[in-house]
Amino acid sequence: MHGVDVFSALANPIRRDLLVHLRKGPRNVSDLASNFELGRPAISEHLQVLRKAALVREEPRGRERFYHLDPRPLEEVGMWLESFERYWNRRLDDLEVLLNEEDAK
Amino acid sequence: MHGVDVFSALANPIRRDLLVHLRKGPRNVSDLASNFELGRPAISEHLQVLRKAALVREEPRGRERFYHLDPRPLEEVGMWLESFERYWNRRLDDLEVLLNEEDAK
DNA sequence: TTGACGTGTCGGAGAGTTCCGACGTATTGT
DNA sequence: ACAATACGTCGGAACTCTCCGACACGTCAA
Repeated sequence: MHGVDVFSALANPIRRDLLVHLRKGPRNVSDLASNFELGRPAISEHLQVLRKAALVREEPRGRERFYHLDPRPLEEVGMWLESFERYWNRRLDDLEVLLNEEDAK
Repeated sequence: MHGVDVFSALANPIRRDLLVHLRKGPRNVSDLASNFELGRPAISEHLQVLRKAALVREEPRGRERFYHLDPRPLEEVGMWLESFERYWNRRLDDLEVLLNEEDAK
């Protein structure tokens, strides 16, 4: 029920890989699990985390469950990241200032 | 010595806030800690994680240590995120397809 | 109906995270 | 020299994460 922080959801490399695999289209659990050296319960639990973070949506189809990618929550990460973009170039000036200070000693 | 995954470093909200505070310029540890309801050792340990992820750089100045923001590793996150950007709009089509499939039953 | 399949979830083991108080060390001011 | 300051780090407590085997449940095929 209670949601999961998107950043926390992305902290695990397997969960990131799961999202990458889901870019190719909806997949069921066994299909996804076959890409990892990991038991199926583990994958199922990772999918639960992604679901709580609203990064995937599940579509039951018969006895299988197809998971769909929902990239919307990634926008939050993107926006947070954008607030740092202006510091991309500024960093070099910053380093320069520091080096000059050290040279001045 | 051994590095830390950038995604893992960003998983903690306090570490993200630390980076936000450092956007205003270099800060020493006590100054940073005063912004949080958290002991100084905890902040120091969070800064260590950020340092292992190369997101901050430390500049010792007398008995203080000024931490500088280094946004370079964020580029990795940005690139990973960009590979999902084309799915921002596609998601709607995806939903449409799904709804059509369900209507067809 | 019976059995195989696809999946979720629980109990628990092991590892990692987060935080604190306490201590050690280097630097500064008196 | 002495005390205060700024900081790192250690030991440990509490909690969370990650994974697995085992089990339960619904679905499909024969």
